Amino acid sequence: MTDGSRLEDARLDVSRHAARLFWEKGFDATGGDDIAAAAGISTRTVWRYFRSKEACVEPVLKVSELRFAALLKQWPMTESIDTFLARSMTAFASDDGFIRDSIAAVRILAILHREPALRSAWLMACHAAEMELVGVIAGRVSRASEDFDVRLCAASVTAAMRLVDEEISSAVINDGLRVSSEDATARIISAIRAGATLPICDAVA
Amino acid sequence: MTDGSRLEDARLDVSRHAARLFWEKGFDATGGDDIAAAAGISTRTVWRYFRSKEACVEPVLKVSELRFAALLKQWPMTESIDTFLARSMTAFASDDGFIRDSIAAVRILAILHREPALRSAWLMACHAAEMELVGVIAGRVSRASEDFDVRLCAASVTAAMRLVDEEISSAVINDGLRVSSEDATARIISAIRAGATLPICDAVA
DNA sequence: CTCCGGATGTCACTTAGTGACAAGCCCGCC
DNA sequence: GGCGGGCTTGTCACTAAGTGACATCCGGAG
Repeated sequence: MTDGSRLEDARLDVSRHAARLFWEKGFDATGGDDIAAAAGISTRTVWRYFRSKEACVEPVLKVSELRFAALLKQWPMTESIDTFLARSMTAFASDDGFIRDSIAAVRILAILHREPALRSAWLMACHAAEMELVGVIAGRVSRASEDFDVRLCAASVTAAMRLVDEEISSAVINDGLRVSSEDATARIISAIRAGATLPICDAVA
Repeated sequence: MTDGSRLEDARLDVSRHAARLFWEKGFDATGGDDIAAAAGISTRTVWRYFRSKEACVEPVLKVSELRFAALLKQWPMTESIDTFLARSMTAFASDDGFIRDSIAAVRILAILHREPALRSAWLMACHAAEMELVGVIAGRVSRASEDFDVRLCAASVTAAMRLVDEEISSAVINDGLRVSSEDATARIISAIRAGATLPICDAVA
């Protein structure tokens, strides 16, 4: 259940504080010193962990996508995406830490339109997720990870997830709508189906 | 034939110098002062034009993608992408300014793996292109620009073009391969066909 | 010609980000 | 337990990115 190395965990912890501060005070009004103080480390260590201020949010943005990618790695060849996610999403999405990180991520996505720097962090996180998905998809269609069509499918599916994430985040935060977990799952499934450019969504021989 | 406003043109000009310097000396070794000196403007104006050093290359990266999107806007409903690009790409790709900007862009893409900051600029440029494509695709399938499937198709097609661009750039610069204009066009067409999640590639009723 | 608004330069300033070194800490080894 | 070596962190002085304030310049409308 534990995610990455010790260093990654430390980074993620700092990232959570940064995300909260960016949400509460705005990106420009938050300094490296503020992040360091909130995380209980020295400013120097903040800059050791992250190459720039916007990169401070990458781990929180990545982690949800990456955890989802990790879930997809468990997706059996013999099962369609619908049945797989229907049975595994509930347990997955009710993990406590997962929910807290998701909320943090959703809040960042909702202010993307005001903060171009955060958008570039978000796109970098999506790019990392895309790289992970390549492996999943390669396995599912029994092709090499270098295969262009495999990479294209990973990119399209990632783009689909990105759009759903942005849309739901903006709806929930900016428009005050409420989105149930089932609804969100359904939209993700539908988007993945629409975005997949290779036959990965149904059971594979 | 002229592209944007006076301000955008000025930005693009500075951006060309920045791209050249990043290529020649590397991103870290190039300062805002260097860019300003090369472009013949004050450093202050560099920071008025761009919100960060990496954003200095966005215009050169954007312009090729955006010009291609503009070309696609001329794509008649009654024509398939193959015949349209077959007849219009040659003239399009032989424009002198276009070639110079393309070379600059290709060089940036080829060093993406070493320079994470430039990757984020590239992803931002792709995002801008994606926004443009939404309109093109909406027109082609007679649907609203807000339609989720339209936006998804734009995202997938953009992702396809991004992958082709990165692949060709790396092949040409890092591996020293030579890619003919016809070959490049063929790969773009094939990628767009593979990436399109709506029926936009063939003649539309 | 003259007035006006917007774009640019100058310069002092703040904040992001790095280099160098010292101190702390974990961990295997004796 | 004590000892040594690598890896991580803090401190502090520094460089470079990026901003605010104001003077100036330039091009267009009257």
